Amino acid sequence: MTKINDETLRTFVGYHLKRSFNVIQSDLIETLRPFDLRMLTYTALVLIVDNPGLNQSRLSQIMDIERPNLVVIIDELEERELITRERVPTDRRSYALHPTEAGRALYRETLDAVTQHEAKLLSGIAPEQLEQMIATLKLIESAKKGQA
Amino acid sequence: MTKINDETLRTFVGYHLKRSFNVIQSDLIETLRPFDLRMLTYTALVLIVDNPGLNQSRLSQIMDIERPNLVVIIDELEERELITRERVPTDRRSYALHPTEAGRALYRETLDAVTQHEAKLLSGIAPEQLEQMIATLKLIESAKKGQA
DNA sequence: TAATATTGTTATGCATAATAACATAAATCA
DNA sequence: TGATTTATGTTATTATGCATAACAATATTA
Repeated sequence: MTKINDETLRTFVGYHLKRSFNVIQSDLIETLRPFDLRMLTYTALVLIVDNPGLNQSRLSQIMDIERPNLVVIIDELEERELITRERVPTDRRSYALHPTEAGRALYRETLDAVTQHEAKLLSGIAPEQLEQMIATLKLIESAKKGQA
Repeated sequence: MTKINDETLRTFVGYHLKRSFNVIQSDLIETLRPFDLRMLTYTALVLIVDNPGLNQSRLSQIMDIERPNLVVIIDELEERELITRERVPTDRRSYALHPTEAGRALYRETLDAVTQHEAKLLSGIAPEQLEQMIATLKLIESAKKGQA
């Protein structure tokens, strides 16, 4: 079993980001499976619980996805009666998204599970080291359109 | 334009990883577009140039994708005459993957472009800070099956 | 009022990723 | 040796993530 050389790719920050994200993502998918939630439906649920009344346009912006892609996600959450779409009287184009009581309950359950799974996965890494990494990740995140 | 609260998601390392990776990935896609390469075809090309003679099974392992998904990638690289599939005499099930001269030339061109684009994107971040982040990312990457 | 912009939606396509099933070939084992 | 098991590459299929074009309904603006 010859060892593969990926030193060239290792010079790219993006390569490290992708590989480490894959690890966390796999863990997250497994964590969410018992709740029958995908990554994006989970993300949407959390944001709706934390920002009741927001509309799909705003939600797609914060989630960094296109509005058409959000529609099916919202459809699914609504069909499962985890959220509601309510017409906004002052702007009849948009829907205000609100969690149902079931949605809030699932939010609490999954938040616990996801928090614990990630903590376990990262238990070998010092919290200060993770904090420092997050600070750097925030810089990358804001590096898109801003600067020269 | 109300500000959205994503503090709950911000408690997850994975959320930060995904958002920052999105930024780098968008940049990479744009960088590779002129060369008519996607992320995965690019990754495969680099690994084949750096590891001439490896087979698809090994390549799919290092790339963390399933073998069936690699087939189309290799097909594309072969059709564009950037690599060759050669029967291995000692194991007639597998193919040894080798870059062509055109493949090596494209490798050099794209390596330059990708390196420069990433450097520019991350130019606002101190190199030591990036190094430290990469060290942490490596820990996450190896956190999958190994430990308790 | 007329032109323009926004919201949600449908349809469509591409890229990434996982699984099942298979033919061919190699390795194991009994 | 022959029978069983395993490995490699492949086809087919599906799910998921993500982007764009086009549109109806509604709001905004000029």
